[in-house]
Amino acid sequence: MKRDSEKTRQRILSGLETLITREGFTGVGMNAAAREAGVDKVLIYRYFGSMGGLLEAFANEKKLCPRMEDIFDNLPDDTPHHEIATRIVLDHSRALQKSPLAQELVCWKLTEQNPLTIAFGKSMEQSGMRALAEMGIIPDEEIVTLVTVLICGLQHLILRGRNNNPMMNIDYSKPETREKVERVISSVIKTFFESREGESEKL
Amino acid sequence: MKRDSEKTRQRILSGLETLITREGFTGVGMNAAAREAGVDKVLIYRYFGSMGGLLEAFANEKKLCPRMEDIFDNLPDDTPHHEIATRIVLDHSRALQKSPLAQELVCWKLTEQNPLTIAFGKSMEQSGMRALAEMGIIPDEEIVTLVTVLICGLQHLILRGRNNNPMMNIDYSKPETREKVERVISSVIKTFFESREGESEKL
DNA sequence: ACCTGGTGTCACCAGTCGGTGATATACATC
DNA sequence: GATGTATATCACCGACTGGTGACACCAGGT
Repeated sequence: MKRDSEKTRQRILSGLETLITREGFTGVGMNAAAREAGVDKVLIYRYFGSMGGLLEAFANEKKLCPRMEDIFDNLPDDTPHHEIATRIVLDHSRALQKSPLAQELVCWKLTEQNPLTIAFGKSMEQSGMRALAEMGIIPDEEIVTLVTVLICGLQHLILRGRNNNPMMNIDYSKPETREKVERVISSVIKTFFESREGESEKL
Repeated sequence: MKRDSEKTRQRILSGLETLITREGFTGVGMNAAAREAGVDKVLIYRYFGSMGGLLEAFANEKKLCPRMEDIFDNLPDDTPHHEIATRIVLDHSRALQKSPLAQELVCWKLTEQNPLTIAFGKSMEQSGMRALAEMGIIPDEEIVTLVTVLICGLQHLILRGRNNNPMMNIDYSKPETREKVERVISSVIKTFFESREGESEKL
């Protein structure tokens, strides 16, 4: 093996990535990580100290959160709020849909707390908060709540779709199903916004 | 140990239950199951053949799905449809909230396919379908979709709440947060139903 | 040429895993 | 009491796990 510590570090980290995506988080371990990277496991201890250290480094140096394409760039200023909210929900779910790594991390986070899942959670949280802030009209708690529940719902459907676990016959791995769901999401957000505007007019 | 095969069978099964709820599904294994039940693991092989057989028996003989209290019993016949739909969503989530075992099984199902998770999935699916059927007005796909997404969203929030993983500052383990979310759910379902009624009148 | 420190390789440890064969013990039947 | 059978216990296997110490190698500096 060539003597290049930085390169082996990277080999280990990207080996971990393929390991997580291929075997799932239950398959992650010292020996497996070393095998996957084609490296003696003692090097992992040398460079990262422990499994926790490895996960932490992975969290710091890898892009965990699938980049949401910048949602608001090509939006005219007069875009209705409900349309922005819809975008947030749908873009979030599409980004997750595209990233098997992120999917596995969401799943991991639901079952275990470790440096990686914690960091991943924070990064997701930030991304979400930033999106909400950009929405302009944050202070309405109810709308934030609705958007959050919808995002969670889609996340859950995506995770179920991975192993063909339909829910109420909704198999989110099928594109036509996704389209249908997205239409409903868009519609429900629109009506909810309208109903709230109606109320505020009454006051 | 007393010689009572049926009793040891039950000891093994209920030991598995406490094992799952205490350690999570990642802690489930032959040795652990035997330890937990205070039984030699060879007995597990004798009675259940394999881990798969044990999980299958567990699925058949234990109540996996938290019984939704019969939602529709004390409902007057003229209860608005949107109220019924709301009940379905909220009762489903409250039932899950009460059952740590079911929560773990949902989580397990997202990461692995085995006799137990498969059976659990089917049982959840049936329960959901039955609820929808009772709702009377099934054929509206959009409403079914909305209800499903909302249920998924609440499921996800519940799972996050287990390990204090708030989402957009929504910590579903706090009762007051749950109340707020439930109010929004109820409200959004109501407005969605109303908007659809309005449309059908137009036709 | 010699040392030094960073790097990679190997061998090994104790502990746990899933899984199995042989054997002891209790109980019902004769 | 003797026999047979179902039940439970024990000992063990190979494979794998996380973790560590000893050593070989190869650079650069003196």
